[in-house]
Amino acid sequence: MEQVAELLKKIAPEIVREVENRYTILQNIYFYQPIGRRALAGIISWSERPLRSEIKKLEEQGLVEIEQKGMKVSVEGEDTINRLEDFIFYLRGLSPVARNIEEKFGCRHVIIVPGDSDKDETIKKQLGREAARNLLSFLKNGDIVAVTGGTTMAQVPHSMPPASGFNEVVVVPGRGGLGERVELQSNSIAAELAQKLGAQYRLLYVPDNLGSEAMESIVNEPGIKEVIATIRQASILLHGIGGAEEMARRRGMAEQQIEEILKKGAVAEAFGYYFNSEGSIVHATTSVGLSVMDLKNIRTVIAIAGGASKAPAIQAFLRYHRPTVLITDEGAARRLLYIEGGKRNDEQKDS
Amino acid sequence: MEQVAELLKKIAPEIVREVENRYTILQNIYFYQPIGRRALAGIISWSERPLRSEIKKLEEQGLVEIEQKGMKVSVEGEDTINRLEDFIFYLRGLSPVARNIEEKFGCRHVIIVPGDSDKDETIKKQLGREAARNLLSFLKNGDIVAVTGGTTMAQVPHSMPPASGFNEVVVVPGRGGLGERVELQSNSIAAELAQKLGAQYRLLYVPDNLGSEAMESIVNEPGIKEVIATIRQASILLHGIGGAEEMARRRGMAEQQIEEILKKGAVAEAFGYYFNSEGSIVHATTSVGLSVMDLKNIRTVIAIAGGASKAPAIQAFLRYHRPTVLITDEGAARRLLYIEGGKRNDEQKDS
DNA sequence: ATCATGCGGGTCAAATTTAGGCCCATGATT
DNA sequence: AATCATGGGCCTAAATTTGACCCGCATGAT
Repeated sequence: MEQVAELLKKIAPEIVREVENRYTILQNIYFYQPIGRRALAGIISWSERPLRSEIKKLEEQGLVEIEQKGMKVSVEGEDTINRLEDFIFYLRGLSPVARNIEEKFGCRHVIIVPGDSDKDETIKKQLGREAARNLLSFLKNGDIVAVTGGTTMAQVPHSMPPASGFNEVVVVPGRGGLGERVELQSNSIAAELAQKLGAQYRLLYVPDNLGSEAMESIVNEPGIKEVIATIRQASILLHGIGGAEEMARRRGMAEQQIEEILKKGAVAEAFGYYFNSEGSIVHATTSVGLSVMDLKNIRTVIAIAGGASKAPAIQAFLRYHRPTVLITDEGAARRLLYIEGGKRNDEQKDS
Repeated sequence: MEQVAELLKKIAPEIVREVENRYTILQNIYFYQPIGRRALAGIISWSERPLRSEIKKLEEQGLVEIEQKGMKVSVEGEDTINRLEDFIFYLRGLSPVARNIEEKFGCRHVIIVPGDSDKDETIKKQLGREAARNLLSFLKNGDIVAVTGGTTMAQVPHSMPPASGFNEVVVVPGRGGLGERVELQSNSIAAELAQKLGAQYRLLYVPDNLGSEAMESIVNEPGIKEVIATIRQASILLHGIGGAEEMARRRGMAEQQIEEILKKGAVAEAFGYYFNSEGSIVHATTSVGLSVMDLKNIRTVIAIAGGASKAPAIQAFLRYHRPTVLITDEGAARRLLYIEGGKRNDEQKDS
């Protein structure tokens, strides 16, 4: 497949753009369906007329269905999206990018989704889908799965196909809830995921940043204690890598303190710990549940993060710990290599 | 690769034409190089201006080099042609066509080159190249290779890469020379091929259609006798399938007799025998060298024929004998299935 | 039930791209 | 020395694409 992609780039480079365009259109219709022409044009920043022409072709191919209430992707189109994703991976030359990251960070497996979450909302769904796929491939009955929160992680259960045979699996949040929107909290995600998997779940409602006395008393509650014990035994971790500032703000950290830890060079956060770009811990907050120290005891760690802006956080996290799988997107991957090597700079602006 | 082709046809069907066009252009430049714009436009029946635009793109991709004396294909372009051929095979859906022929005629291996020899001279070169490849893959030292004549067969030695280690191989013509242009005679082809392979060769200069007394006396000449004995021991046969009328005419058969055998339904000829479309012998001429009766004793038979017009001859031959490999082109293959099954009619006119 | 919104589709002129056709200087071949 | 085919330039016409509308109509909210 990679060779075919290279061949096409040589013989007809224009079609590469064409195929990518149609992929983006199809993907966005799928994400927002049913959606109208004008709305879609706004989302992907096209003008209406050309978009219309492209969609007409897609409709003629039976990939898109047009109704009064809007356009949607046909079942054939859905299948085409999936197959296209793999192909575009090679078309954009992401294969060498993935290998590069694997080498530089000693990662076993790097998965890159074409696109950039910062620019295209639908990419997060792709990341979630990849995460779901990977989780399924690693999951065995009896496993304890810990998940973290965030917008990307929230996509994972949505993309998880209903499964069965995982009655003995337990899904837990990695830590206590954050003060964020409920649907992005690890608790919600854990519950949703467990439901999709037909698995059990335990939730942990403990606010972060408690005083040590209050923390101690809550942690010693029998129910809470049991959940925490379960979390500590997690064998699979689905971890959404978070940026330092973003996470600090989400947790309601004082503006002054945020400034302080940023001055210390914090770029990434994980389980209440803040890391600088070297992967060293520069700040720690009180927290219950998993700790970064537990990472090395977890059999399978699936790290997820997308968007060029997340690259520094990814870099920091990878330097601290080598996950089993890194799932990211093109924007983050290219930026990551850029800030890491400085050498292989092949960023591309428009997509 | 086949799946990628199907995918591309779905998402961007226009690219099929585009890729095929550029392939044809590249192939024809390669065949006639160095050649000018206008001449090339005449050959492939394009108007000059669009051809110019396409070639400009090919040049920008570094596939074509333009000099004062004409255009030629770069080394990279040459490589691209080869890789494109395989890809276009799937792009045109020739994979199922080949399988179909294999099934219907019980052929072990069918190779189809995209294009139609009737319309495009360069296709014969492709056929020759495939024949050369196949011959090499079957050839072992000690083999006796018999070849027949014709325009397609004449391309085989030209496309044969210089080889060595075949000192013990002997190349012979399948039969005595025909009264045709010397470079298309089996004798010439056998000699050229032997030279390319670094092999030995024996030639046989005996006119066809001799009276029986004359024939007998010539055949008993010691030198001739030895060559004929060698031919009879051939282990590999490269056979260009011939149409009945064409071959009869090439041999200088009387116009009246030609009409007669055609009335008997003759559509194909091989080694002096004429077959109807059922594969039955309807006429036989005196001839020295191989006979159709010897076919079954030959280990490897590579049959070659291209062009939609050859389809009836191919059909007749395949019904008489199942060659090890059939090498043909798209035009012949599709027509063959059309006249055979009547069902799977997916002919296409323009290419 | 009514209304407003967003939908697909139609239309038409402007802008851009592509095609046609010709000439020209040049370098190779005869 | 002369002829020929070559690539490149150029300009006009044609075709296509783009931009900017408007319209009737379902649908969902009021």
